[in-house]
Amino acid sequence: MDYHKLAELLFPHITETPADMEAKYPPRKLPEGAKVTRFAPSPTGFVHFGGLFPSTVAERLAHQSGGVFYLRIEDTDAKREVEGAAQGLIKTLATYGIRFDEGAVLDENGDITDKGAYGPYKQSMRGPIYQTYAKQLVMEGKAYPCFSTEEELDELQQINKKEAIKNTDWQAEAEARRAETLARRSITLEEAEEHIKAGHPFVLRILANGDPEKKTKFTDLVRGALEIPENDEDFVLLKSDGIPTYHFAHAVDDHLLGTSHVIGGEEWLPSLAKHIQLFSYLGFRLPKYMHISQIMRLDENGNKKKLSKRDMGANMDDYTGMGYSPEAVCEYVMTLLNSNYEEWHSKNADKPYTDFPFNIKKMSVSGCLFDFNKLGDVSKNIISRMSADEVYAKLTAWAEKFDPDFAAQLTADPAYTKKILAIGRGGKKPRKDLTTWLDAKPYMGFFYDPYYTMVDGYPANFEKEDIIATLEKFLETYASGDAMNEWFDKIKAIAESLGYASDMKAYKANPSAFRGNVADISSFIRVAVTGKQNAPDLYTVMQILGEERTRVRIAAQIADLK
RNA sequence: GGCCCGGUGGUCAAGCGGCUAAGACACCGCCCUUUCACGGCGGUAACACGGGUUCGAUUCCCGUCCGGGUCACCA
Repeated sequence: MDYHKLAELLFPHITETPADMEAKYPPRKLPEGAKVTRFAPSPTGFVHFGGLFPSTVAERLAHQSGGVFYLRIEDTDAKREVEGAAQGLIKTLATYGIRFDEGAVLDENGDITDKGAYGPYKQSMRGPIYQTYAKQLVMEGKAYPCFSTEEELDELQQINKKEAIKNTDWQAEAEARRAETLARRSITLEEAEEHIKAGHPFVLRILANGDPEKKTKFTDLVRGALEIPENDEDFVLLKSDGIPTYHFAHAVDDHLLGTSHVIGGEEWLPSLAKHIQLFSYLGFRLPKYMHISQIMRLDENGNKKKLSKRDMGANMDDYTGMGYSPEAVCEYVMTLLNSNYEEWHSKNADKPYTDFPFNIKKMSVSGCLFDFNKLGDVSKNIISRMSADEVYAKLTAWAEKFDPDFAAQLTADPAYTKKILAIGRGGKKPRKDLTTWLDAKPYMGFFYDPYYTMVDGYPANFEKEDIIATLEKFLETYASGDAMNEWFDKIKAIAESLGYASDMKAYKANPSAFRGNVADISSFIRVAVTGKQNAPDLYTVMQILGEERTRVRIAAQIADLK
C-alpha cells in the first residue's frame, strides 16, 4: 500500500505539515512548575455540578502555580450542540469564580470570541489542524479510511448497544468485531480511490496495534499507579464531516496548546488506553492526568448513581434560585475536593477559599454522595459571618431576581432592613438563622406589614381569655423607651398578677401551683407581635418595629381574639 | 459479560504495620435561655468478608462479595 498516495487522496486540500503546526503553536514560556490546565466542555447544556468539580481543580492548580487556565469549547458534535449553551457556560462559570486567562470569552455583545495566542478555541474551527495530523498518520500507515455508512455500522453494532449488552453472546460478539475490524483494514488503495471518486464520505480510523492482554503502567495524579490494557480498537479519529472525535481532538489540542495537566472525571479512565496510544502515534509527550471521583446520588433502591442532569443539585444555575450563594457552593466543593480544607478554614475563617493551598494528594479516590445538609451548613456559616451591610446587599440582589415583591419591601427603607439584619450579627458567635436566602422571608418577613400573618398561632394549652388578659395588661404598661431590664420586669409583673410564675426555677419546682410561667406570657406577646412562636429576641423586635406598630398589632390581636 | 476504578459510622472523611480508630455534617440527650437560634457538655454509630505475610494488621498481598464507571461517526 502506498500510504502517501492514500493520504493525498484523502486529504488533497491539506498542504501544511505537523511541523508547520508546531511552529504556529510554540511551547509556552512559563516559569518552572507552572501548570497549564483547561476546562473543555461541549456546549450541549448547562454547567453540571460534576463539571464545576474538575474545573475548580483545574482553575486552582493553574492559578496556584502561576500557570494558565483556559477554556476550550469542544463543539465537535454538531448534532448535540445547543444554541447559546457556550455563552451560558461561560456566564455560569464566572459566577462561581472560575475565571479563564485564555480561550473562548464573551465580547461586549455577549458573543464568543477568542482571547490568547493559541486559538481558535472552538474545535469546530480547527478542522485543518486536526486534518494535518490525520494526514500524517495516514502517511505513516497508522490510520486508514473507513467508508461504511452510519446505517451499516448501526446494523453491525446493534448487538453492541447498551440494551442488548446483557443478553448477548459475548464470545460471538467479540469475534464479529474482530472480523469487522480486519475487513475494514483490508481496504485497498483502488477501493479507496473508487469511493472517493464516487464522492462517498469516510471516517478515519486509527490502526490499533495494542494487545489488551498487555498492560501499560500509568500513574494518575490522584489515583496513583494504574494498569491500563493496551488499545486494540480501531476507534474513529475523524468523523465523516472531517471534525475529530474527542480522543483525537484531545491529543492534538492538548499537545498544541501546551496543556500540562488533564483533569477530568473518572468516567474518562476507560478511554485512557486510546489516548496513550494516540499520543504515542503522534509522537506527543503525554500530559499528566488526574481522574477525579464522581459525585453520586442515591437512587430509589438506595444505590449510588452518578449525579446526572435531571437530579436535584445537578444544574449549577439552580443553586442561586434555591438561595445558595456561589461562595457557599464553592466552599462546599472545596470541602469535597480537599479533605483538609475544613481544618484550614476553621483556622483562617476570614480568608477566601482561594487562599487555601490546594493539594492534589488530599483528593479522594472514592466517589462521594451529594449532601445538602453539609452544603446548608457551609452556607449558614458563610452568611452568619457577613456584616449586616453585606447581607443587605446580597439578599436584596437575590430577592430582586427571585422575589421582587420581597425586594421592594427590603429596599423601601434600607436602614430599617439593616437594623433587622444586624440582630445577633457581628459578635464572635453570630446567630445562624439563615441557611439560604430563601429562609429570609419566613425568618424576618413579619417585620414588614404585608407579610405579618399568624403562622404559628398561640400555644394550644391556654384559653383565649388568658391571652387577651396578657395582651391587654402589656399594652397598659408598655413603653418603648424602657431598657431591656425594665421591659422584662414589666412582663414579670404581668405574669405574677395573672397567676403565672415569674421565676422559672420556682415554676419548675412546682408547676401545678401556677397557671403557667413567664415564658408563656412572653410567647403570647411574641405571637401577637410577630405571628410566630420563633423569632429573634422580642425586646429587640419591638425596638425595631417601634412602639406604634407594636401597639397596633397587639390591639388588632385583642380585637381578633374577642 | 469483558475491562477499569473503588469499599473506615447515615454522609464527607483522618489514618499510611502497633491508637481507647480523629474531626465535620446529620441525629439524640443535658445545660444555658422569656421563644427560637447560637453556644457549651455528652451520647448513639465504622475499618465488607475469607485467606495469607508478620511478633502484630484498618493499613501490605490474594480471593470473594458489594458498589461505581465504561464498552458510539457523544464528550
